[in-house]
Amino acid sequence: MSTESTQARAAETLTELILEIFRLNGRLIEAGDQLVRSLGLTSARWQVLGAMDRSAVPLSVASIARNKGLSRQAVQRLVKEMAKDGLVRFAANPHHKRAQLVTMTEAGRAAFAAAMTKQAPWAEDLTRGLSPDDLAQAVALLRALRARLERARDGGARPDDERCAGEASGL
Amino acid sequence: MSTESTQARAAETLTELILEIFRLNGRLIEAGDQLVRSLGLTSARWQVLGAMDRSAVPLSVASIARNKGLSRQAVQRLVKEMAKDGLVRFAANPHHKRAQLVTMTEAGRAAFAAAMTKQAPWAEDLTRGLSPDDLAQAVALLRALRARLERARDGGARPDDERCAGEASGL
DNA sequence: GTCGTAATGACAATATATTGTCAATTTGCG
DNA sequence: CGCAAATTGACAATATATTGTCATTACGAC
Repeated sequence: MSTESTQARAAETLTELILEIFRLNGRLIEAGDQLVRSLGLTSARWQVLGAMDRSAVPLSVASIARNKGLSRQAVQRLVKEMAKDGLVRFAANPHHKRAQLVTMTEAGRAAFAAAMTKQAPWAEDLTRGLSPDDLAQAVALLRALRARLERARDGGARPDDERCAGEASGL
Repeated sequence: MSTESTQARAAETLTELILEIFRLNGRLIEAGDQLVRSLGLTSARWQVLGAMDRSAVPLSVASIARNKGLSRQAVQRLVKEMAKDGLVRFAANPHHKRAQLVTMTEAGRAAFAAAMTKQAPWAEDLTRGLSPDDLAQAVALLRALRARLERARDGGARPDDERCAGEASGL
């Protein structure tokens, strides 16, 4: 064991990290579902509304998917369902006949606002006593890992995150 | 902004962390699926076999679910499917007539071993250049967060992780 | 032993999410 | 302009996962 390389030990720790992410992901979705259930939302719907809320301009389904790292189809399904529930609506896209723009209805904005109101004290509770630096460092590490995974997937065709970042204010 | 409390900033960072976990979770499942597809496995199946591999004794479906933080039903479905594919088999449980024990078949062990062989260089590649301390600290932070979420969910009924840890060598 | 409670797996319903395919549309290059 | 390539949404199939319900089984208090 003491002859093991630093690389190998780091890789083992990565494996632990991966397994922990799987578990935590489940717990977070579960907690989010509970938190916003009474608002007619779910973690997934909330996430989609979050992408729309952050953008200054209406987004297409495909843009939301890219912003959230989900597949186009997953978002499409959620958006159509939320449209049926009156949380979002479609608007014609002057620049793209096929790709309609998704906007929140008044009900959608209200539900999202209520969700964020519920989330704030929940998040403060969860962070209580944790080091802000540790949190920030963890975010940075996870971002770095994801960047590597996406680089590998896309064949090194994306030198940075400009595409997603710029898209929030574009299309 | 400068009047914002440390708590509130930490909570904002936590929100970023949560969103990053959602994304990274998707990328990891995707990468895992690709890695073991040729072995007749998926990320989910791999995860289940991993729980079985780590335990010294055969586990029941419910134990695997607890170990991995999944629902009983998710594991049940995967196990039954893998049984149909000859990767695992059921054995009678002397201590519990209803809860059969799940064991890997020779094919299951071979597939799992092949998966781990593929995973090792992949993980080393992914960790290259990352600080082992950062990785370990991130694991610790995520574990702490999950513990809080589970404490909240279970109503504070579980003072520590003894239940899951002890279960690996029990039932 | 008896009885209430918890654990377990079966079954069903639903939500989430990816993959693959296709046609319509847009875009960019020549 | 013309045409190949990429983007986009629709549709379908499948995988993953939770929730809820139920009958059976195990366990503990008494």
